[in-house]
Amino acid sequence: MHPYRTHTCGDLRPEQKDQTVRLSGWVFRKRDHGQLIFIDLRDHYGVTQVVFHPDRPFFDEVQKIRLESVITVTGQVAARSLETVNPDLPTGAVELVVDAYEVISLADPLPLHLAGEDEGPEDIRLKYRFLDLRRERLHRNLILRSDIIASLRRRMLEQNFREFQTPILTSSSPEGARDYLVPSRVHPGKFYALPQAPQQFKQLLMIAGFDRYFQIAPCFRDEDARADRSPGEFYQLDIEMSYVTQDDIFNVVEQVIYGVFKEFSNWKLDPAPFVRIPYREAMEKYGSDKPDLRIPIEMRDVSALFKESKFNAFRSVVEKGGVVRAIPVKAISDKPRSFFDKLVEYAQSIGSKGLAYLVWSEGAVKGPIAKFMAPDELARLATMCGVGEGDVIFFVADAAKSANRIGGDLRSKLGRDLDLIAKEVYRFCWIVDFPMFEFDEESQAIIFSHNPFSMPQGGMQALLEKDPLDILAYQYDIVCNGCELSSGAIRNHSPEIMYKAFEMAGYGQDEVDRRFGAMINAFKLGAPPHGGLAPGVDRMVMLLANETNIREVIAFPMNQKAQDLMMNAPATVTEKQLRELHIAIKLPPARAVEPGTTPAPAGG
RNA sequence: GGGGGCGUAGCUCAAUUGGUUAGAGUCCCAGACUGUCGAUCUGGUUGUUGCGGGUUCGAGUCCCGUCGCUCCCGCCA
Repeated sequence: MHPYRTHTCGDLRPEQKDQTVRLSGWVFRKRDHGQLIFIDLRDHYGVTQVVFHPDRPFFDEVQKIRLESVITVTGQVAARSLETVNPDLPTGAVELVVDAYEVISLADPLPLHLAGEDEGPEDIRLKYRFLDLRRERLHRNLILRSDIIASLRRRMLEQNFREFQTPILTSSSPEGARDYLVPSRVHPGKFYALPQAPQQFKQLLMIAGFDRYFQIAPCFRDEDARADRSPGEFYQLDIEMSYVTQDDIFNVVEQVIYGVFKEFSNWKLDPAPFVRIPYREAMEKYGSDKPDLRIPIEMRDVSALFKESKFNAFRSVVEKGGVVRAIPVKAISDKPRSFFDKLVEYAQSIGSKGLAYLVWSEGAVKGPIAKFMAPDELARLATMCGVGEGDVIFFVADAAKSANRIGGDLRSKLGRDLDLIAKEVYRFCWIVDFPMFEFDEESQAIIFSHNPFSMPQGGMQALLEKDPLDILAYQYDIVCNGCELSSGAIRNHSPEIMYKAFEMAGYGQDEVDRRFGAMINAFKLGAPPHGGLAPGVDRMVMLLANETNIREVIAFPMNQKAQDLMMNAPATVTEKQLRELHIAIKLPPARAVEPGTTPAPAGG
């Protein structure tokens, strides 16, 4: 007999009745009746009830065994009597009556509860991640992750993509996020950088003629975390294709994404092709370039109407170049005054100067600004926003950027608070036609608004003839339920257009050569038109696992401050290591006052 | 770097307008119990209320500072 097991804890059924079998696993739950002990034995595959009778020599030992200890038990499979069958367990029709018992590994009292719903504090969960991962939910999430990645690989290979590995130790990229740096022992004072993404390598693979590339690629960025953004490192399904248009890329990606979401979820799903929303329209309607289409609220631009109105507060905003956005919401006119007051307060807390609203109620239009509005203006608003009896319109007036941000935030909040978010559905869209450049208020200069390697729509002619701020790029995002899955672009494969685009963003030719030499050189030696994108694997798994925090789908995540509390990273290293790397540490000034050193006040 | 929330037993949480000895469940320890499946029952241990200071006759509660975790803004080509 195998020393550890003949079956797993998920295997046994009435068919194995009377067989002698062996199981190994963790003591999940224990029910001690004094003259009879039940243990729910758990492994990766399931849970099986094992029964201990008091005539066995190890009975006292079993009474003392602590939860999560690892044991091996051998005995006969018995069918449970009808009243004692547990319908909640797949193995619930049988139990194992133990004749031989061996303790493999004793567990100390646990720092976390594993049975039950309580999760415990985040730092303890992370420090004891291997325990946390024993829980069913996390265990299931990581299995799902593995299955999703296998499916992604299969779907990519089926579409004639090949998987490539690209360097992890590479050079620091001049644009974008902060790099993680790795000092070179052989080259004093020089550093490798971990790749923020394999962007340049995948383009070079296209230039090398491989036509269709993908990689489940690790990416490293030294930026702060969010609930949907793991600090330090994450994975992308990195994709690049040659001789393609934007539509070709959408087509491929829609098949893969739709297929994977269909395979791993029974939620409703937008069919391909996914709706395409120009960036400017998304900002106007949803106040976001990653709109959550599950929320049935669309903003309207009503600047023109208020420009002519008698309502000074809004008219002056529009006259100064600002905008007025209307947020129509159906059937909430009966909400109490406090609802509106709280929303106004919330709007102010996120930086709005105020929050006006109109209420269509009992055949009249009410609300703080109703008295400033002419009847025909109210009628036109109702038509433009599609509102009627019982509906409400909120208004945000501000500079376009702020109005979009505040309006978008309010739209989401209204969706959440009013429970308007469609349930059990994945809503996808492409955001297309991102601007190539934007005006940076801080530096008072034109900068790339996204990836500098994107092809401007209209090519060289557009760069030469159009207002830079009106030039669009073949740059797109794919968004699901308000979560940005991926950015991508048709790349700029022409050195001339590239130099010109960089020039417009304030970079000279020599600077481009210095920073992107490998790419430019490659473009000068025969480059196919190409493009791609890179959906975030962690985010896809997060959506499919229906988790709101990305840590729940990563085996060993770092905390918000990019520390691994289990492995104690980052950590100091030895003097010897530093010497070999030619590194001297220069710490920031220590914090001023130690606790307890403050002079006590005199008297008493 | 900035803003919000949280911090009470190993874990989950309670503690009235500031009021006397900070409680409950769970875990742990001891005992009882032959059909449970979150077993049950009896008893017991467990606290620098994150830390430091202040106000007060009196602080878990109020104030200031600080630390930790988290969410958000900045940031993420």
